[in-house]
Amino acid sequence: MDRRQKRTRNAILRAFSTLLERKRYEQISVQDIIEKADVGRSTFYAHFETKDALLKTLCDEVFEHIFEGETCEYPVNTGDLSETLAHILWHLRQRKGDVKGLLGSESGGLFQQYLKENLHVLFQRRQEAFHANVPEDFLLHHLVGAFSETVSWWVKRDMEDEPAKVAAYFMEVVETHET
Amino acid sequence: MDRRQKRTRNAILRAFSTLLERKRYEQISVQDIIEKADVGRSTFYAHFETKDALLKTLCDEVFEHIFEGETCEYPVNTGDLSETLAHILWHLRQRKGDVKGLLGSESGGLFQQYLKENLHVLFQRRQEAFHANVPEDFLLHHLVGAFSETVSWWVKRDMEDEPAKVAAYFMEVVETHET
DNA sequence: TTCAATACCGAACGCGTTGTACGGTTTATT
DNA sequence: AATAAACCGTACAACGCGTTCGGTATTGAA
Repeated sequence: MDRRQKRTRNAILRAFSTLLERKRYEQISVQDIIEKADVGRSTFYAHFETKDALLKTLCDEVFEHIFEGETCEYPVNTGDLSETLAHILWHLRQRKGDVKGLLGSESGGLFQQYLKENLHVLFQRRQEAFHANVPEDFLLHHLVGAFSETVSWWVKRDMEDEPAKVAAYFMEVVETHET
Repeated sequence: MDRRQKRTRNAILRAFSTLLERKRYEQISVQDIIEKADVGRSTFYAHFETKDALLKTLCDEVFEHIFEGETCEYPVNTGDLSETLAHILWHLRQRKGDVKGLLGSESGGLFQQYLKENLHVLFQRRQEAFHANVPEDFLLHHLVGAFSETVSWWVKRDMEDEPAKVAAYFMEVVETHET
């Protein structure tokens, strides 16, 4: 791939990420991005079909390292759900700048949607660990939603608390009782 | 108040509500609304400062009858939380058209935000009913978020299930154990 | 080094949306 | 009947998105 392409693509992503630390997604115009990235307008659109596509790309980039978890020090499939969740939180904090801008955005919808999609498959695998007298899809929806809410609570508190502790809070409040 | 004002104001609200049954909030333009309501553009802005103000007005109208609950058959302050929640769900179903368009909207954010604000005070009063080894504000945030998610799950299923049953699901999954 | 390919530039444009301005018309109220 | 106000609708300014296109600069390969 052309060296220029990488350079430009990266400049755009970084500019977007930087802007995200101060402004919410909706408040950021393409103009803002290309000015920050020092890139021509048409060039932007040569790289990303639309502004939302750029957002999706950034989200993918963030989640890629989190949910694949191949190239990271944390053991993912220990079977310990709490640890896995702490791991996810830890990764999110690495990207604090992005995550805050994305989640805080008035339509934090897109980011949250992607987050939930990923959480969905995670909890689907672990669902047997929970028992409750409710429909399966309700339970799954609840777990996903509850963790997503946990993240947003944490972000609102500037991600100060330790991931492990936050994960523990979640487990505490979500643990179901046998019937 | 002038009869015309009520007429116009109502026409706008109803047009908005009707459009909301088919389109998401962001997809509805002021043009759509005034055409449906048969109202001049400037008239629209004479009644509502902005499009978002219209949304807020509709939300307020929806929530007013739900959380005040003075003029309704259901007893609200029985102390039975489950029944109170079922009552809320019942009211939401009355406004199914609005709620679906509002909640489904890509940035269902605004509606959800208003919903959460109201739930916040509700759960704040009942918080003693729950015990968990977590910070108070985390628990509160969790309860509010979980019920909001319950609503969105329900809406996704077209609000078929009975309110009482949905409320029971929520209680089942949220009930905490003493420590 | 040469040269063709291609990435980049940036201005101009079309389109849609929001919210404002304003002069003229209709309706309510007294 | 007359005054006040609500309404009409067109035109307008401002902004954002995404496209087009002719020209420039860089790259990678021959």
